[in-house]
Amino acid sequence: MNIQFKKGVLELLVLSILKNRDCYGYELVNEISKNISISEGTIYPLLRRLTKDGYFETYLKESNEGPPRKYYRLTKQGDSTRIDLESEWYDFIKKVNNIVGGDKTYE
Amino acid sequence: MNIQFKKGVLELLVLSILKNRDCYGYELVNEISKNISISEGTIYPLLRRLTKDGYFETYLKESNEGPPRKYYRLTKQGDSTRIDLESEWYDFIKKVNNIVGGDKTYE
DNA sequence: AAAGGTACCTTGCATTGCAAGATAGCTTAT
DNA sequence: ATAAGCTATCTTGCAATGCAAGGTACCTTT
Repeated sequence: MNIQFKKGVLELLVLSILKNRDCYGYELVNEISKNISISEGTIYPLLRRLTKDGYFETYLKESNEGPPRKYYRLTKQGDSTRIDLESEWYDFIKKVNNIVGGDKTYE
Repeated sequence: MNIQFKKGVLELLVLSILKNRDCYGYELVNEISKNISISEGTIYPLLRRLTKDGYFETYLKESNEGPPRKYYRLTKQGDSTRIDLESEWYDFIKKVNNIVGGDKTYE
């Protein structure tokens, strides 16, 4: 898995998942890792940063399977950023694929 | 333009363009910038690194419009890396879009 | 009591893109 | 001729992000 590709995209992934339901950090690691490898050392600082930026609200919830879980809920501001980032992402891959996928301009 | 999205992808873009024809650095900046903003401070170190890694051979050619141009020609090894990187890229965006674009798993 | 899964966290590092600046050739306008 | 502006190369130091490696603590099973 190319690490560099993930730069910035993991933020979009977290926002996208939290759009549908609240999650706790460890859960996000596991969910995302089904598709794209990610480590805890990445996700926790990321969640902290985005919370500080006002994209999430958090709450604790007890668990029978270990220590309490810290859930993240998307704020309006977070969803607004998600929308922007998603459209930037689609725009970006379109432009990349123009060049990579045999845009005749480059032949 | 989200800077982070570009990380690692610019390498693929350069390899993709040079697959079709030899280019000099300044030319690559202009070509890529038609789609994706990129600066000289990015491209020259990148070309140096990829040359050092054996992906390019270089040659100088005089120009009527300024100083001599340093052309980059893709090597076999460079093309092999390009193929790998391209398939990694398509695989990556597929997985990202699964999550971003309403994979019902996350609802 | 030891092992292993769950769940949180931090520190220091590697990588990559950019802004800002330097150098130099060539052309055009003043 | 000289100043401005485009062409073309390059370097330095910085910012951002993901990761490896480590720590803490809860709970269950052996």
